[in-house]
Amino acid sequence: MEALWMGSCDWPAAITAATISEEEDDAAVELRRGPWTEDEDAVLSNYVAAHGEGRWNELAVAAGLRRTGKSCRLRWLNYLRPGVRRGDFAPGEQLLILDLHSRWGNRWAKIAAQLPGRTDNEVKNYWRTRVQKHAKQLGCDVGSRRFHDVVRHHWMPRLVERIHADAAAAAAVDDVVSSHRPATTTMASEPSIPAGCHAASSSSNYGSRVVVKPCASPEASCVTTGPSSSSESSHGAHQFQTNSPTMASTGAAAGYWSSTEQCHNAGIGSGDDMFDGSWSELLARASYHDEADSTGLHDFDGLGETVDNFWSLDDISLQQLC
DNA sequence: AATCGGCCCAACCGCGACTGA
DNA sequence: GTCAGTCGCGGTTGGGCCGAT
Repeated sequence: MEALWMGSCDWPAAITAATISEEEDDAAVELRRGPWTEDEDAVLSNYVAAHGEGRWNELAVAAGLRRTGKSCRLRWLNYLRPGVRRGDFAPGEQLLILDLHSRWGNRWAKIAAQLPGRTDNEVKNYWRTRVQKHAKQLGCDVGSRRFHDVVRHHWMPRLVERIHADAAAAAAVDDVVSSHRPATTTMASEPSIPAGCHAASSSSNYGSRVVVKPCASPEASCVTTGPSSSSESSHGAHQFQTNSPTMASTGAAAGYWSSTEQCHNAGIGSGDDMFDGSWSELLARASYHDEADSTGLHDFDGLGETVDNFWSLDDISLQQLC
């Protein structure tokens, strides 16, 4: 990021020459705090567009914003930056968050890096408001074994189920559409999908353009989808990007399954993972009927919550499975 | 209609890491 | 090696929104 900024640096001499500490900045002008106005957003956006990111303290002064550099950086990264996606997390994104948090803990920036367009702040807020809420409803801690079991045996399978259902519905719609489309057009519009990404291939039937690109973090190789080459699958991670928000998340999850399976087959990435079962196993559980009963996790008596109450999330339909 | 309480999210704060002088 | 400046991350909070009473 810094390198990018340095490349397009065009600061006024007076600003670049000066060393502006945060303390001096505070003393020089009364800094604004609280919500950003549209005017401030426009000033910041225009300035970053013209001069690039980085050197936030200097940027704040040079742009005439009465904000700290920190505030400018936060506003840009979490709100104004192109590509930032907002709104509810799709099932695929939720699935990724649940699993990545089990691997990495509260490494929000690292987790967010695997979710294109999402910020660490959004992921963090999702965890605190949604996930922790359910732990609270169960009367247990998010770090407890019980909650881990609930996530693993109930929540995640339901998310997988939901993703499958969405993909199937979309494929059905596409079948109708494609039946009215010349064959040559169909072939020309098919995106290139790695051989291992079977689920992503079905997702491509949405008609959205799905692009697979190398992921920067090798550590994420078991989280994002890998290429068909087994030699690359354990080192060169990939992630889906798409021009459709819905597809971005669904595609990410779809790739996730196949790659995790690949990683599992290679014996990688299951060491300290609480979801230490294979994803093929988890996928199998997604279509179970009696699995929950066998775990005993339906027995929430005494918690003041019925099963239906707990799984009343729109995207987790217990009725659908039991 | 008014009030209350919980939820959610944007923004702030504190701290550690990094970098350059 | 030290120190100041800056950045980035994770934790926390203030306030708006909305449903319940």
